[in-house]
Amino acid sequence: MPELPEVETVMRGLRACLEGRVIARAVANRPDLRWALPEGLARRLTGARVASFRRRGKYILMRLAGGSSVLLHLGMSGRIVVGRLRPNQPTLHEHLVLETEDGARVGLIDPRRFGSIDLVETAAEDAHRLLAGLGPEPLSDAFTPAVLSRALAGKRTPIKAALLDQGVVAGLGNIYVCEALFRAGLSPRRSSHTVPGRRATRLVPAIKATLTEAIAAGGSSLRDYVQPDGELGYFQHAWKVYDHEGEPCERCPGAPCRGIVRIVQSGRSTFYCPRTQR
DNA sequence: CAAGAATCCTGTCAGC
DNA sequence: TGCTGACAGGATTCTT
Repeated sequence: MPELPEVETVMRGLRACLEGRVIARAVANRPDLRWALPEGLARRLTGARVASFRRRGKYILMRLAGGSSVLLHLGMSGRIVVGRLRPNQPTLHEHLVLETEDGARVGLIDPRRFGSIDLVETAAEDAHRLLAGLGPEPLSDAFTPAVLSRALAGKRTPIKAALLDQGVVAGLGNIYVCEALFRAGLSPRRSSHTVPGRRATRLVPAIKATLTEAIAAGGSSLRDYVQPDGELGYFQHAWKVYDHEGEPCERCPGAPCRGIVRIVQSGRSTFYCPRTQR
């Protein structure tokens, strides 16, 4: 589920409850998620002080005082829950639990186990094999129309597929690609090589605005990013095209608009308005 | 070499 | 109600 805005919101929630704290207890409930967990993960976390957090694409990095960092990806179904579990609250699929000295409890739940956890030297974070190939951060100044244009030049794949490629830009997923293309008025079917130039100049601000608004929705609707049930990072979305097949598009009220359609591109659902997205 | 398909898992939901 | 199949927001690995 989580794309950049959700990962950002989860990271802020983790920061609120873990930064500066000492992990008194760590329990790994299975030896692997997508891949084997690092050797001795729970042991290495126990007693460590959490120094800081950062996000890179859809990855969360939790830096420990000793010079190593935990690299976390939530995959498709990863969630973080904080606080004491209610007596009947199921702990099924809770693969990792952290408890701090001051009583906070953080659990990682991931039924599908597409998520991953690794340890990496803090000084070499960006050289990790999972981070080395990532494209620019979409919300940074490094992500410009010129940079995107260069990444798309010569590509024959549909722009939808190119934006899902984490090497082109890091952090977009199926939902926010659909939303950003709608905002930019670009068809998801358009060949990538036709985007550089004027269209990239529209697309980059559309991506930034889409992500920024989603993050703001996450931060503003929660107190310290924690919901009553203890889950971090999920919030009411206001998607304009994603999962709105057959509904009228807000860009063409009263117009001869067939509404939002769903197509399949490289096996994934795409939603768009064929009249306003060209 | 680039692009699309298959794949890893489990949960949910529509349809019969 | 219960079963079955399709599908799900990711990203690597395999195949064409």
